[in-house]
Amino acid sequence: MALDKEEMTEKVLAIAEALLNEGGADNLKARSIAEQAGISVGSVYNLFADLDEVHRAVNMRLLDRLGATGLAAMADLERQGVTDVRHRILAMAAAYVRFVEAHPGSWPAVLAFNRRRATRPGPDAYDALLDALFDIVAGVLKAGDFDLDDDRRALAARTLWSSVHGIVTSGYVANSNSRQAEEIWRQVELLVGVFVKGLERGGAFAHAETKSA
Amino acid sequence: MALDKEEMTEKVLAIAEALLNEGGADNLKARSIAEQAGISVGSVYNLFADLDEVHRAVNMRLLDRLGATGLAAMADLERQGVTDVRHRILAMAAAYVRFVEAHPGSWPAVLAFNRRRATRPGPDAYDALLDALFDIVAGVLKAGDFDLDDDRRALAARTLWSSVHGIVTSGYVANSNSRQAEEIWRQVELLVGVFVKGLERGGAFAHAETKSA
DNA sequence: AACAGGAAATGAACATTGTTCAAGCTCCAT
DNA sequence: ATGGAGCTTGAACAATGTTCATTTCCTGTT
Repeated sequence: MALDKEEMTEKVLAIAEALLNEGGADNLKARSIAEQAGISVGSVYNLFADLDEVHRAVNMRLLDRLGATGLAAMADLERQGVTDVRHRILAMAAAYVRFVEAHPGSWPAVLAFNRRRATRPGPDAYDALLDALFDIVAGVLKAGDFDLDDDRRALAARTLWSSVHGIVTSGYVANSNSRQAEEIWRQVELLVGVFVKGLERGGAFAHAETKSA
Repeated sequence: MALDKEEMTEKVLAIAEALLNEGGADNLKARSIAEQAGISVGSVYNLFADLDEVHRAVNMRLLDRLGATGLAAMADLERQGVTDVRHRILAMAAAYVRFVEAHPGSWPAVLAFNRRRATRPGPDAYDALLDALFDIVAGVLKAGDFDLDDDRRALAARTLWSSVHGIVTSGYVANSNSRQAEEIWRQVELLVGVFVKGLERGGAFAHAETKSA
């Protein structure tokens, strides 16, 4: 009746995610995991090389879920026949905001971890998951009647999503009271509105072309 | 000849900043500080309640310097007679980008620390310093011929700056090779261009007014 | 059924860290 | 000179990540 190795890995990840969500990265302790999973400290190190690997695995799952959530939100709008670019981007942003709200402890940990990774070389699965998010946004932009080639659309998607990301993460440094949530949403609406208008006019790239350093 | 208490505090902060910049938050160790400062571990705890306070103090200094850098950049343009809003915002963004580049280790630590603080209650000096940055941006926007009341201008300033922040921090997860730097700058240029155009048209707030949740 | 071999689990042990605090020390006003 | 307030010290403690020799458990073989 003992759990499979794979099942135990799942159990450990679920526990780790809960620990991260409750107390952030500092709360992910080998002994806490072992105790809650009913195994010994050493066994945790049999499943994962170190706690970093546990943290990474939890983050991967979160990013995966976030991507799925975004795709689901897009599919919903598709089914409803909503094609307006502004609406669709706002829906993506809303999905993102909801996701961050739903993971108040672990989402900061995802970001901090991602940043800490900076010294390491080369891209990895982490980047692939983030790129997937950018691709969804780029797909939405493609549906608009903007005059953009693939490169510019990709750039616009990354710019837009990094901006949304900045708004959400800057906003959620404080407690998630409704004032904060309302402020974040107002900023997102302004950003998206301005962005869509700017792209529609077609002149957004005019300066960038002539002034790049 | 022994150092003043204040001088020693300065020395400790300088050492702490160097440690943070070299190895991030994990590299800020009481024993490292003590050793490099030529004092005992206990003495560090006489100057600061704990390492968090050291970290906070370092961050304050960094935010202070960032604000001063931004103001200096604005003063430069003023002296040159540059009034174009787009140029001035780009200059602010450039100052921000340069600052982050100059503190590759400690800037992430500032952000992570700021985020970790999330559970605590109420605002503090930290928020005041961040607000000061927003105010500079709002000041620049005020010079534009946008049709904005104070509230909307403040909202626009926060939105714009959070977006720049998101672009810069998303971009600098990787090593600071020139590809990364170039990408960041293209995104910033696109964002600022789109933003200014969007505000100029005056319609950016039309949707936000009617659709707020 | 008995046994051998290997895989997995164990938890004691080690190294590193933040933090505390009793004991000593310094130095200045009296 | 001396009293004492404050400073400094570094040993000691607790919490933690990580390792590894030992034990336990299972599985296939005879």
